[in-house]
Amino acid sequence: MMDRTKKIVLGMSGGVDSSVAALLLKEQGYDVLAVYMKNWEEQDDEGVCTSAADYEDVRRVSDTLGIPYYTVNFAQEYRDRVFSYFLAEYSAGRTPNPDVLCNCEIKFRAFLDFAMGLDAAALATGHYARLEETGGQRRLLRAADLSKDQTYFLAGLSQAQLQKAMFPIGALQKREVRRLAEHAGLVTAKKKDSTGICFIGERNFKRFLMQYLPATPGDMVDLNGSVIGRHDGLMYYTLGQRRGLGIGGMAMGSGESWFVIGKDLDRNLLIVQQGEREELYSLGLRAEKVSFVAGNAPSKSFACTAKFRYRQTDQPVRVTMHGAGCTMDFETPQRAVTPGQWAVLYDGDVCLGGGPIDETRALRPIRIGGRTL
RNA sequence: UGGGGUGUCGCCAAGCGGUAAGGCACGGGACUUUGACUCCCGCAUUCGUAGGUUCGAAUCCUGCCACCCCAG
Repeated sequence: MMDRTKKIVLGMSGGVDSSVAALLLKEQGYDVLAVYMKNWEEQDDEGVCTSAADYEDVRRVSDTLGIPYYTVNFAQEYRDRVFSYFLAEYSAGRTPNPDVLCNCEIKFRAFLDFAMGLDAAALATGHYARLEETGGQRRLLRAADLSKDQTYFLAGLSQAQLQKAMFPIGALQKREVRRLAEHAGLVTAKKKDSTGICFIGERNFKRFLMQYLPATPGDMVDLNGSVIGRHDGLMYYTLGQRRGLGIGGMAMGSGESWFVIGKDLDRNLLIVQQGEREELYSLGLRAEKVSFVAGNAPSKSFACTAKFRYRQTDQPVRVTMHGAGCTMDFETPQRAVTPGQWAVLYDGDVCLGGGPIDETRALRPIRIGGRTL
């Protein structure tokens, strides 16, 4: 058992979840130190600095609970370890998931180091996930509230990182979290959940990217190579995307919506298709780097379930290891599996780990102008 | 300047004398610690234009304009 008089550093965002995490830790008798991370220096689209308001909420909740609070700034680390990767991936035509990396590199690395430097026994966060101890090993389990489960974003964490982690609200339902916050008189009780890239927040995504990546407009073409329209730059679109293409009805069309089914970086072409057809689906994928929470793969080849994006229902897959990477074969074809996104593996409620998708095996390969994409 | 055809929301498209379907696009919202997907709501007092017939027209008649096709 952990000594409850010991110090716990809690990452507080100014939202309900971390507020209630603070409440629970405090009630359990821990010596809680609330720390607000400011990892992004700019204002949002409306020119509002939301971090000031969030920090104010951290202050009020901390005061209500009678715990000390501080702020740390990892903006430099965030830019170097997360945002630069984020931009590089988009430039390469992929669609990265910065929040998975943020957990690995910022919250549970830079911030964890900071907490350990303060002699904390553990670093707690308001994530919806559970930890289980089995023979000195820690397992990462889905949250009790499956609709809020955030293990997808935590799948890249190592055993060493999880050994120092605590997720106080992981066993609660979201509604219970709100109820506890309300009963404790926490100002964040009814605060709307925040979304968007963590630390950057909700943005007009295309406009945001345009500030960092130069636009290189080009043609949008269909499977026949016919020009259907113009795109503003390949990095502003992702596989399976519908909105923002601006393609309306056409005399010869089926009346269905158009979707992005591929990118040809060499020729700067965005491949689009009307309706959800086989070209949008894949049978498997390859990931060059996969990490496992346990430290290594359960075996050379194993069956489990996987998610290829947050909040997707688990899909049965067969994983075959190849060195540090693996291939996954899907039981049923999957829609818009996208390079850059993470494939996260589960064995029942246990999150095994995962890695960024590098390549997919198409159900029906796309050929444009004699070239296979 | 002979003949024929067509002009309805940004695009496609119903309507054929009784008071403007639908789809796509777009906008807004919901959902959501990535990007997407999805879902919900909104979106032509007006039918190329000017007159006429009629209780009443986008629908009938006439002129004009535009575009397309066939002949020249």
